[in-house]
Amino acid sequence: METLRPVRRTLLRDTAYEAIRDAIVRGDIPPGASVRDGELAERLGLSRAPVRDALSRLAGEGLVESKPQSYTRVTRLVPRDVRDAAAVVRAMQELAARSAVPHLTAGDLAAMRAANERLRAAAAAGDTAAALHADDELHGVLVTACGNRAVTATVERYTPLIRRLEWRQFGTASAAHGSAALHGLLIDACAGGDAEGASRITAEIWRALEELADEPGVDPADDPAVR
Amino acid sequence: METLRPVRRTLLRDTAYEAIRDAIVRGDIPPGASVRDGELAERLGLSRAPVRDALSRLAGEGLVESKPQSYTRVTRLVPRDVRDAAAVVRAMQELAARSAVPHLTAGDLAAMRAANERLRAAAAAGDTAAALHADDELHGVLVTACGNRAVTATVERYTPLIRRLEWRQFGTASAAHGSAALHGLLIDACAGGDAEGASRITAEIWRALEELADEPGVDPADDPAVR
DNA sequence: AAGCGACATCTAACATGTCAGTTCTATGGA
DNA sequence: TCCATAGAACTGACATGTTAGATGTCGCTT
Repeated sequence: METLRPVRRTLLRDTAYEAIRDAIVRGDIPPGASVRDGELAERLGLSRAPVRDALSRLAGEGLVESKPQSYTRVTRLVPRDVRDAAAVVRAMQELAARSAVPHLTAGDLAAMRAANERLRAAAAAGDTAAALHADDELHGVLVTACGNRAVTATVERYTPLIRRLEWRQFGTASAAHGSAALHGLLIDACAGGDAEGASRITAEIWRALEELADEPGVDPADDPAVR
Repeated sequence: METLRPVRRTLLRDTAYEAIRDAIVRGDIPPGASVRDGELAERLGLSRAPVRDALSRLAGEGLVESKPQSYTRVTRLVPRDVRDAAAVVRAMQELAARSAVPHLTAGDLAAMRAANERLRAAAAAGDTAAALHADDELHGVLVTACGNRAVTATVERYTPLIRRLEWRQFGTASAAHGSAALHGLLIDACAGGDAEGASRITAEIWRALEELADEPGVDPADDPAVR
């Protein structure tokens, strides 16, 4: 008899959250666009309650902003906000690397190598989605291994804001950030038990991202035709 | 004619959030107690909607936990969780100190000195509430000055979990953590423009807190009489 | 007596209705 | 033509009703 996993118990609000978040990160709902709970509810085929839950979560992550009683809309890509989020994520990744390295298993290292391989392949193929996903998985190994749920939650909270920028700059972004070489160094440091080194390399990887936010053309008033 | 500030426009969900959070931090609603949205709504004199908003925020901060369709209750004081939160807050405070110091104004420094004075006085008088408040204000100067809203949000998100522990240990906590001397050193470093030093001292202050979480007697099955 | 299953009861998730604050728009006056 | 203003229209905040899932209890079966 096969092993039985508990069935996935999904809440509508979580499903709605993921759907809306991904649409925003991918740019399907452009920066500045106004989002009405009623409209989204109808499009997703559910009621306003779970949609509002999802929107308030997104507001906490900086992907949407709302003024009481008047509007809720997708935030614009303000370089400063992205840089701020990246600084927080970087601090978390540093912390995770430092505290995870001493406890890494062989399986963890293998997972990191595999993810780096996928990252390299995806970058070569120009597959942005796959590249970002592989990158998430690579760093996710350390974040998970450090076992600090507050770190995990904080990383997950602010990563989408950054991914949205990378998604917009795809070509350049996945190339610049994807630098598999740096990730290779990171894995070596982890394998060698060098927590301090791993933390330093992690910082370097994410600092590049903070600079990405300052590149020209990031916020050319965004999409003026917001609809 | 006096300057007119906009009237505070308060949302019920925020009011509810603050009320419930403070009740939990102070221990008025003990760890492990179950909270029913309907009951809270009645006690606060409003409907379930804003209460549920508040509870979902509190769940994100680790002060309550809920299992779908069954219960929502105040989390127990698990040392590990507190330590995890403290590690995150520490990382944020370090980051804030490092990036705020170069931009501190004379007013900022004065505010820090004043807060430290209040902290010293409150600790001497054994006034836990005032001491924790002064401590918040002191560090809050740096957090605000660094201008990174993600940092601010993250600090505010995880501080209550820590405060709850301090509140429980009042005597010892405010004495151990209150150490006005360290805070004095921090202020000196800030005044001298020593960002690295300020960051290091900040780390030291918060590391003491992480250790506080490991002291014996923190989680003696908590309050077994939960009602 | 032990184990199983039907059922009663409870809670939170979701749906829907209402109300008030905000913003847009059209109109009239300077 | 521009601005002020009234009010219409819109939107989100809050209230309340409904439903599905969870848990505990009790009686039946063996």
